Amino acid sequence: MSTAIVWFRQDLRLADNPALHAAIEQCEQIIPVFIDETSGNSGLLPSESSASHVWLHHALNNLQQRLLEKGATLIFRRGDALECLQQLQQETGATHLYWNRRYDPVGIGCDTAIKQQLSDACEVRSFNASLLSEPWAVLKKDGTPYRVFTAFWKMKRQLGFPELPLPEPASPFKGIKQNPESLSLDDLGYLPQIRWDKGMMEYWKTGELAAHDVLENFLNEQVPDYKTKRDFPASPATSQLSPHLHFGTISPRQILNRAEAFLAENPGAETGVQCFLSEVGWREFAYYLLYHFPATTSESLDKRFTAFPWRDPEEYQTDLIRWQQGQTGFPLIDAGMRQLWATGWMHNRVRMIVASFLTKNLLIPWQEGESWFRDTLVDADLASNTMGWQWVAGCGADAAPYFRIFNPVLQSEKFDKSGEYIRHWVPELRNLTDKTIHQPWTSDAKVAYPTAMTDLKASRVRALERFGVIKNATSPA
DNA sequence: TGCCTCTTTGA
DNA sequence: CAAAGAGGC
Repeated sequence: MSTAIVWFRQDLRLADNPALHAAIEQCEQIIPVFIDETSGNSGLLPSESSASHVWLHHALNNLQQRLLEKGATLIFRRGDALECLQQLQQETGATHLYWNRRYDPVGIGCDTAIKQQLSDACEVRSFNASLLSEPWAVLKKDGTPYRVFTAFWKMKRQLGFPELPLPEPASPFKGIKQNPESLSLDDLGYLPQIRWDKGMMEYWKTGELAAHDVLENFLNEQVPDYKTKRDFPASPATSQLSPHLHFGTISPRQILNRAEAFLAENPGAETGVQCFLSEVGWREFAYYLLYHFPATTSESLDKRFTAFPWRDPEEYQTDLIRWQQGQTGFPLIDAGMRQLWATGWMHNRVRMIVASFLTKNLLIPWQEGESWFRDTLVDADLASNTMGWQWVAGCGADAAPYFRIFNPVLQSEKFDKSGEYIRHWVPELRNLTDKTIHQPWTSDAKVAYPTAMTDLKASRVRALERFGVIKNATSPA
């Protein structure tokens, strides 16, 4: 009797799940398992109070139900993954252990050790479920990894994405035997004790079927005008797929496949579809960079930045808190930070603007911003978050030049001209005029709203001066 | 996927 | 003197 343990991690779906698919094809019994590793190592997942754990809870709940409909019970365990899997294998006499790969340094180390330790007891195999192609498959002619997105994406597309998405497995699974011991989903404790999560989750639909609804709706309603409308934070023009991609309730292969089919039927959507797919490409690039430069989760890729004169923590602490709480006195920044707090998500252009403000106008290290985003985003993703923050700070791959400093007032006037986004998230400003709402200090109206926490002109000059310190330093490693 | 300053242009 | 372009950070 062959029995496969299928270890679910960030691939919480039934369709296009290569590990599950292979297990069903090759084995008579399937034991799906999810392990809460947060108490064991690792820094793999955000802290326990974070927004993305709430999302994870709901995604797991959905997966558990979907598996049950197929006749399989999802087993929950907690602790060190190696110990949990060793024990589960011994309890069940499993002959196979299958999972889909992860690409963060801690995860790779963990998985490598498990493969070594358990290979004597059973057949251990891993698969690619979360990238269009593997990070090690795309290299420059000299064998080193790309550091520039356009060259990377061009080569990656040129090499091709041979695999089509796999279908959902036929129901029911073969020969499920008596279930091993399991914690309940609630035991994992991903929901907070104080239930702040309910308001946030009103903004989201979780689960595999919902992810495909979100994609279909985006393709039909938004993608034709994606390139122009995606920059305006009041417009619902973005895909909203980021948390689904993070937890794998949809795969990039499924997205690519569906987007290409949509394009074939809607040739007019060419520009929008290509622009959207290049955003999927940026996600691939983020995972690629994380794989090839694992130290960048905590250190700047551009080594000149190790000497960058950020402000000291004791000096910037109160400024950091004002930024986190959306009390900077700059309406667009505060709107973004409050949207993040309320919904677990922030529009991408606003992410760039608040990040530029933190790292440049406030001279607070990008790691502080990355850490806050990791705690508060439902789509918190080590790869994308690391790349994004380093890109803005000017210390990463293909980074924005350091002198590219966003002016939150000008960006607000340009991308939220009517003030719709600001009025929604900073309601105390809603009665200001379309002109003064971007800079409340020019209005005569009395509103309870913070004074701008920094002089934009002076802090911009200060940032440019500090850049001079590292500009001529030794070239990047 | 930046912003500022200075200069030129044309009314 | 508004608008547009060039160049620098």
